[in-house]
Amino acid sequence: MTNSEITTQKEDRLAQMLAKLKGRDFRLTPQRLAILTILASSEDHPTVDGVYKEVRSKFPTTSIATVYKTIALLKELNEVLELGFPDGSNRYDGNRPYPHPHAICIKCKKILDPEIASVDQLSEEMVQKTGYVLSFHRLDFFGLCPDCQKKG
Amino acid sequence: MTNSEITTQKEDRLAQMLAKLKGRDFRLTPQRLAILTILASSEDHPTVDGVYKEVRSKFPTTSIATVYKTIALLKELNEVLELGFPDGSNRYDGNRPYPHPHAICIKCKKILDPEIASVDQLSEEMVQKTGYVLSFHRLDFFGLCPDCQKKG
DNA sequence: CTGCATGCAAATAGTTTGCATGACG
DNA sequence: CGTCATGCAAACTATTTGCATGCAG
Repeated sequence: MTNSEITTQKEDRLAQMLAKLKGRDFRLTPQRLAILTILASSEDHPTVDGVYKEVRSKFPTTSIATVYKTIALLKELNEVLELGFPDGSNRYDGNRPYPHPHAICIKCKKILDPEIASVDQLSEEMVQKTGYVLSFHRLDFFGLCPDCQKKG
Repeated sequence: MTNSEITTQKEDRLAQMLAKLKGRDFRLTPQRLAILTILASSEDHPTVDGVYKEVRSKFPTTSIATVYKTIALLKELNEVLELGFPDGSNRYDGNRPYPHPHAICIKCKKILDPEIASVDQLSEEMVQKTGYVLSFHRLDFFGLCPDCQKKG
């Protein structure tokens, strides 16, 4: 994937988010636009606080409540994927808002989004065995990333 | 699996937990034994508060801090599996403390532990693509259980 | 006996809520 | 212009911590 293709993809994500907002008659404030832009383009699965700090650099009066409310809205619209962790260090992916596998470094917290052969067969097996009607899933692998392996 | 086999399995889990404690020279207090027993035998992936309430019925002075500390200890010993959720409604499995798939009902919160063909091949593919050294994973499917499907 | 475990209360962190003010459509 | 969004502070929840006392080994 070239750089310009990545840029295009991010612009597409932002456009899609904006379309969802408009479709439901939600208002587009400068703060919202800033938050959407950050989430649509970030590669690093930011935390709420990370998004907050970044928005603040453009709109210094923004409150963290607005960040929470906007992210909650995007969650409802299925335009952001929430990665919750037991210790409350939740992170967000606005780039790929659909369920997909992650490789998470337990030391530096880096998160990768590798393309993996589908988990659809696993889903199918789950349905067979449980009778559940499935709507989404979570598939995360935890370990040490190459950098942290070197550094001990 | 018969009832007596299930009972045996739970006793085995408790025995294993006790062995791990003894191996590391941790003390066995009545409160700890009660908490271990609850976690080793519960089928329903209890919350901290659920464990707390149950211990209290036997030892009314038990504090919730003790429950937290004991669960933290069992986590370190890999004798309990923690299932964290974004809203902080964390749940614990002392029955099967190793990573395994779950089917989670988004309405009634029931959690099943179906036996599923291994995810080892997926793990292998992750290693190939990311270079991570993996130590554990999380695989959960969310949807409606059969009961909640009927009730609308 | 000696030190780890307990229990209480206070502290902390993340998130949510109420409400007056502001601004998008 | 009416309504929804914002910003602030207070409230809330889950969890952690400090410390005096208790009890397992």
